[in-house]
Amino acid sequence: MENIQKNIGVNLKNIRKTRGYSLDTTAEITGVSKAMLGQIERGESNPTVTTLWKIASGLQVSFSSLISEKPSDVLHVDLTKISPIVECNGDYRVYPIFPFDPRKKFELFIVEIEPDCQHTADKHNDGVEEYVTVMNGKLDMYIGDQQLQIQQGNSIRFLANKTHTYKNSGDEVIRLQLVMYYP
Amino acid sequence: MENIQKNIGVNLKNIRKTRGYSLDTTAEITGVSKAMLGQIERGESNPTVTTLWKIASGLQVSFSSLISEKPSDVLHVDLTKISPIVECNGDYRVYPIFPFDPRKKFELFIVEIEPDCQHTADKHNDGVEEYVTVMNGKLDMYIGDQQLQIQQGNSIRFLANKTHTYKNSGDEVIRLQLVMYYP
DNA sequence: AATGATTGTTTATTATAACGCACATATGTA
DNA sequence: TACATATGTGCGTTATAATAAACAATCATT
Repeated sequence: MENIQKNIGVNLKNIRKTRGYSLDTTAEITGVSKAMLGQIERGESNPTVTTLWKIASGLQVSFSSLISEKPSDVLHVDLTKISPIVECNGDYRVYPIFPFDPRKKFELFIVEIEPDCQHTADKHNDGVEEYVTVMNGKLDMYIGDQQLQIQQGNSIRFLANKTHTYKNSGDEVIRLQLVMYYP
Repeated sequence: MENIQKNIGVNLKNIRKTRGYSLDTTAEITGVSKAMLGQIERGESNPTVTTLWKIASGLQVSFSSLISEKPSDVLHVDLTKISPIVECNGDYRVYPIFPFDPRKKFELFIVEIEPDCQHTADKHNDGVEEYVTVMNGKLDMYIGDQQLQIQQGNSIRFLANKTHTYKNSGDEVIRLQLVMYYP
């Protein structure tokens, strides 16, 4: 979906026309000048969020009704297309698979840890949970004062309100799935 | 959801922080200056749609991830709160119950027709269908060259690509439900 | 401490979104 | 025909979004 301006324009015009509103009445309802409304419909303007908000609010439609983003039912994510967040000189790589979405309450990562690499994460807010599943390798973890080892194929869930360390003591790369949950 | 600017700010900062990006790198990825990004995060700016688009696109998140509109699972609509589209000197009133949404392919109205009132609608585009259910009164309709009468409780579906007329020949107000479908 | 690198903020300038008003073009009314 | 009302568009002005560059604050390493 390229060129939102054009998109918003046709959407707005559709909504307005199907209701039989004129630019004048629409301007009155929304509090946006009719000149601006006309320009937006023609794709000649680049509205700000507050303007869009006034329009959506006045017309009693949702924001995305104006944006019209296609809610692709199925989303295929290619790991090689994702640029990871790297630490540990590139030996600790975090791939955001399904990034943070405020509507959802979680996000999903794939993490790769090279041998002899160790990463310590600061404690997160109370209630934040991590769900870790080790897919390849053997993972050493230090959570608060606990120490434990997760074998390949096993999983762990823990409250992340304390500093926690991921460590690869083996000789092969560790790949793990990480689900982060925010309350 | 009041004050979108603030909302967008915290959303953007959340996404950026959870990925460990700095303003600089975010600016590089999105093509939006880091000064602007900072102001948006602090709610001090009122971004345009293209700016939001660049951010969403660069960060590979959906538009509504930034907007964060909570998709209220259940929506209660109060008819008395809806200002109708009136014609026929106020004797023909159309209440948009679930207004046009490009993602959906239909919209829903309640229509009230006072006695002795008649309304003729222009033909719509090919493929557009109307679903009419009469809830109160007795409705006379003229669709193309057809003429018919719909009793209380009955329904009708027709292709709206020809002019069609709604008429109240009785002595009580007609209330009907109208579903408009766009192909 | 001193240096350097990286972070986010502030400032000055440019580009343009938004407004109000005037204009033009219908569409109907006496 | 002339008049009236309502439609959408164009124009000049003002407010402000967006940028680039300078600045300040934080942290790391020597």
